Amino acid sequence: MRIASVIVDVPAKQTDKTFDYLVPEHLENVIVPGVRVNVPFGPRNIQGFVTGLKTESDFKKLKQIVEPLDLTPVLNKELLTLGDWLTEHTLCYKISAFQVMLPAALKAKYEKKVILAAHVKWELLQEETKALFMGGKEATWQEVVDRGLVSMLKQEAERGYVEVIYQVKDRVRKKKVKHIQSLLGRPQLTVEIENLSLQAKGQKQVLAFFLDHTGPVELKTLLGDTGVSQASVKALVKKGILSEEFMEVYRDPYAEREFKRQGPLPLTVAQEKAIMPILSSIEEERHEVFLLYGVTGSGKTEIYLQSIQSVLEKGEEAIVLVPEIALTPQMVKRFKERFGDLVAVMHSGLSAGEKYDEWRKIQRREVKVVVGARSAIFAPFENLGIIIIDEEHETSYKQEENPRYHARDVAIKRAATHRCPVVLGSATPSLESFARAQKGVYTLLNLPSRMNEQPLPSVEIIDMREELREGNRSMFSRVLFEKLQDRIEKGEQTVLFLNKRGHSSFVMCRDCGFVVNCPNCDITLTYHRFQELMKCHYCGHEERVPTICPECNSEHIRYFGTGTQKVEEELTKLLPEARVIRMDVDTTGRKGSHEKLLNAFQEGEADILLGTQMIAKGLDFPNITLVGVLSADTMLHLPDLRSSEKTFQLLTQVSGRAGRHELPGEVVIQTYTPEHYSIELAGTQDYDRFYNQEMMARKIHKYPPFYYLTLITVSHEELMKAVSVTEKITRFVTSRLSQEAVVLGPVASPIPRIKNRYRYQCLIKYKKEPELKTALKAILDHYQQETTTGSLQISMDLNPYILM
DNA sequence: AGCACGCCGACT
DNA sequence: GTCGGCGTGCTC
Repeated sequence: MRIASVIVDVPAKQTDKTFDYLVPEHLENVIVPGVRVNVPFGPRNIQGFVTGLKTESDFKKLKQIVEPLDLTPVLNKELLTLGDWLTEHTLCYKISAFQVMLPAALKAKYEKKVILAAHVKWELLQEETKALFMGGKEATWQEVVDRGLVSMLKQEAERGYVEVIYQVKDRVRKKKVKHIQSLLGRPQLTVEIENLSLQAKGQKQVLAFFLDHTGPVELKTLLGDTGVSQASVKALVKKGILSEEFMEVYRDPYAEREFKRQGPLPLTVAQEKAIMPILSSIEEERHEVFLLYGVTGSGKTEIYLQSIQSVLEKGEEAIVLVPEIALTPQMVKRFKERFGDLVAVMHSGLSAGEKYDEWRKIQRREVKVVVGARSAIFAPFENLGIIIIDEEHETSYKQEENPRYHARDVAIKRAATHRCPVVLGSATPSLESFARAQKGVYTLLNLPSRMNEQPLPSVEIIDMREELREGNRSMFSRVLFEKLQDRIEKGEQTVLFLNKRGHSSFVMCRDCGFVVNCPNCDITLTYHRFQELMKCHYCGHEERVPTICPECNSEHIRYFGTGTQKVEEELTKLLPEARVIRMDVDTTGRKGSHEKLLNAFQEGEADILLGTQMIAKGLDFPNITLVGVLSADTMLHLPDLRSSEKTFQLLTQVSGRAGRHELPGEVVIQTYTPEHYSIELAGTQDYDRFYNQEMMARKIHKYPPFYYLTLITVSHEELMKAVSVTEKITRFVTSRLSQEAVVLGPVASPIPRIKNRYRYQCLIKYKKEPELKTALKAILDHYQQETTTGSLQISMDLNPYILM
């Protein structure tokens, strides 16, 4: 008999290996590597992934696979291997690696139930049992627990009256919709129409409809098109003229929209020069990584589109990664216009079912291009011809939970297997990528100027300290305010940008300086205006806003800081005639509201668009001539090695929103530290100088791209335990690495406590340490017991982006 | 992760 | 003497 190796759905160190199962004979053709199976594991049934088949096992008493969950593998050979690679590179469990590659819908749901045994006599049951099963043959285990019947049911089970079962379920079903089809050909239909009685107008219309339509039609469409009621259709079905059946349909989030097809645009000389190496790499099936470095508006997207075109002509497929916040309808539109139905879109705005449908289109070879956020890098294509990562520098390509992978690394790995190019595009490349391009690891492609030869917008940097000195206490500098007024008069549009929602308000006592903190996490509570509440963004703790300072009893306690809401208030006060659209987490919470707000702005329904991060990307409206950055430096002071880089990128990005069309653009950046190089150089849009300066800083501090980083974070309920474990780890790591490595720690995390757990960390900087991974695994092994049963948690991030 | 097994204290 | 607490170790 055949034996299958299975990775089971239990994310734990002890189960992070394959388990062997017998393959029932009748399933031998279905059970192949990459299919999900339902297997018995201990007393319960769980999901697992078949990774291999064999004829012998070291184990004597093997159990049988209960059932397959797929008829075709959900992971192909390449993805199974990629899973191994992911596990090795991020130190995650194999099951986590597999699950991250699939839509969440394929993750199993488990249900523990009690069922009445067959042929059991109702009279024999205890009263409580009868009550439990009142109205059915089964009950959920939760119900049993709630009624306090656990031990009683155990007795019933021993007597053989009831049985405990474990069910494995998929999260979504394929969506099925009723379709109607004509069973007769056209000539017969014509006859039938004539045979119908004069009263049967509706039926006549339906049949007439089928004269011009062959094949099944969705019932809803049929009713809509003919305007008849369901009764008429039913009658025809009864007569045997039509037939009805349920057929699978895809939930298409873009179904409502029509995309006009658009052919390729002529390339400029610069674009032509940039695309040639990519095309030849595609042609020669050569793996190569390109860094496409071009300012905003220099036409990177057209290069992507034409590269993809040539990939499609070869019969191959393409993955395009776009940062989540840039995955706007505008962006999608460009791809759909060029490639129509060959495009699948994947982003977090879709429901689990919609994501699953998009994924199935890829799996079933119905699409050739996927445009999506980070996780789209795992799209199950078999003949990849190109991978494109737009806005390559975006930190959202790094997943901040297990498996902590970077989409760029996965892209390069996959492209190497498929022998195809990777194109990393950015106006402000990450230092890592640019350094690699300089070293010749990546091929640098330049797009030096904007396509329409529009000059970059003029940028003015305003020193807010100066404003304050001159008595301007408002959040708008005089320059910005004047320009704002000017735009409103002219009927032109302005985008006002506020860094991060995080910068939002906190509550502080103006007498003693007391700030309200979260009782569970060492972090300031954020003030939310909705319900006059203070909230913690880490643990969700909520409390009311104090009216008196708990420290000094002063009544002068109030909120501080500048959230978007507060800016909006001030705007309406200062410019009551201005129509403002606010975009932040509060106003874009609901699905589609993002798009609605942007559309309204595009239609000219507002003068000012006010928002956070999310408006920095992709906005490309002709009427925007002014961009204001209210506080450029809030991000600069975060404890983050990339804070300068991020500030520069963000400011450059935002500035690029102005004057992309005929009207020239202006940018006003307000800051308290105008002398900082990341702000100054963003003002002149001088990436090269910024790069050089920042590289120097990184070299001095031994940061990437000169050194690799690994961050180990240890957390425990008890402070001393967290410290002592981190201490031991630090010492162990130091002993196992070379002299060149720098091991920092133990130090408290920038957020020293989250959800009542103390957090300590150890940061390792190194250039080449072949022993590092072995050492890290040894640590995880050593603390395995304590991490599974105790309160101890150890997280490891190879190449962290957030050092918190 | 669950779950059973097993060894100790507080009760009918 | 039993119920139930959670420490320990296993799951093909």
